[in-house]
Amino acid sequence: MSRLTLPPQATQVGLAVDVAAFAMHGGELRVLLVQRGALPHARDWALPGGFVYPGEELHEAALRELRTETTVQLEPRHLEQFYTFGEVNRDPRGRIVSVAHLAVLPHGTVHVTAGGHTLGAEWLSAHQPPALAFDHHAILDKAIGRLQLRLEYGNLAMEFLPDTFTLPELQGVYEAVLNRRLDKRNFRKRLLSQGILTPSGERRTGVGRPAQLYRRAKHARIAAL
Amino acid sequence: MSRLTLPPQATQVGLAVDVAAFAMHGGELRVLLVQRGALPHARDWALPGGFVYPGEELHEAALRELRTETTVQLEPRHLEQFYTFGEVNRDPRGRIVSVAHLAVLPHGTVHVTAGGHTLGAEWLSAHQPPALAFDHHAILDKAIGRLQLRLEYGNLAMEFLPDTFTLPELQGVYEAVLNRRLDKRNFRKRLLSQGILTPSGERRTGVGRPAQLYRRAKHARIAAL
DNA sequence: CCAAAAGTGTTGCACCTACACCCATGA
DNA sequence: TCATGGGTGTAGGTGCAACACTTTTGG
Repeated sequence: MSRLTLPPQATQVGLAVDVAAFAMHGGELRVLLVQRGALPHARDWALPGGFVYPGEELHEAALRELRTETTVQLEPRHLEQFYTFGEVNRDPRGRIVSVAHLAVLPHGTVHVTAGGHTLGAEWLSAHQPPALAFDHHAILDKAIGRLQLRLEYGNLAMEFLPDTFTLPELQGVYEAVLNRRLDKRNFRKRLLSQGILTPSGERRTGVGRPAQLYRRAKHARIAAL
Repeated sequence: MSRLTLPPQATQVGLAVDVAAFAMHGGELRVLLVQRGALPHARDWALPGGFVYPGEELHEAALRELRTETTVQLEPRHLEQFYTFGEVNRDPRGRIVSVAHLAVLPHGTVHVTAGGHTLGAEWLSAHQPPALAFDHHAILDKAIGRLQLRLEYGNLAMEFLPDTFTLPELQGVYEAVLNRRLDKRNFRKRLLSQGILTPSGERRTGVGRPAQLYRRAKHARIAAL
């Protein structure tokens, strides 16, 4: 295939990724936010993100930002591009187009510390976030919408939990993401009838009757769209 | 808000849009394709698309490409960004990121002629397209998937038809987009029970019993996602 | 034995599928 | 009157929502 050059009318823009990374903490859906260390919007909260390197794929950039802007060690269990924000004036520095990604991290990834050039990184409430820089509020909104879609039509909820988990824990994920209460009996019937859970041993909690532990069945894939 | 400049690490890439524009023709779902007039992929079929102008919004660029690469006069009834294709080597000219859009044009927009720098423009079968340039096959696939989603969970089908239409015509749209036959009685029950159709006068066709005409009800909006 | 959380069934309703015949019109 | 396409109803199955009590464990 011939090597050609970009035609003159090709608009050059800054290409960035932003990542809305979700995890459960304290029975609540949290999103990973960083406190910006540089202008514009210094000291404001923002989604982790930044410019894509030359020769770097979009999803690689998303992973890199997640690992350098914060100190998240674990791999995301799910990473998905969901929308591209390209409004002309969304960034005061010039035309910057951001391909927004949705990530889900398993339980146990709640310890983050500042990395890279950010002042801090924290898991904050996804449903009541603080004020955010740029158009990150719109990005977060759309990310939550996509996440809810993937819960109801995919099997994304298990990615929030460790390898083995109980049904009440799984229900807790659903309730936190959907932001409403669910009926215990109906929830169990629905999940168990899907055949995507395999029982293992028992588990004793501090208090109350012990719950059955499950792991995800061998099949059980996440819906495409 | 302070005016700042792009930081040095900002990768500059070519920003493009591609449009998968659909319409009904000959009882079949068609997609608008252009025959490229320039390298790379000269003479190959491709989705209409091109570079975004500086200061131009993404959806404006999509509309402009639709109107200059081809001679489509009517406004699309629906225009929606659905995915961004940014693989490093998707275009031999360099790093070009394309924000792909889905458009639906009403009946009556089937006359297209070449415009701009293309050799030709035609409505071709969306389900059996010819070989396409670049990664446009993947773009078309994803566009059809999104279109099917919008049919089943939104009310997008009416946008393919003139202001007034019959139920058999509407069913034809569903069948063409979903690429399978539907039961006439079940289809009517479902659509009429949604209350998104308003009857108007009768209509006589050349042959057979005349069909009732409908128009879209005042409410009846398209689902977000 | 008490507190706490896990676990369990039934019923009504809404929706979907499968399926075959009559009706209105123009030629 | 015939060919053509429009229009209609029922019955079975499936999935979802509502709803309250019993079981198992640790303290």
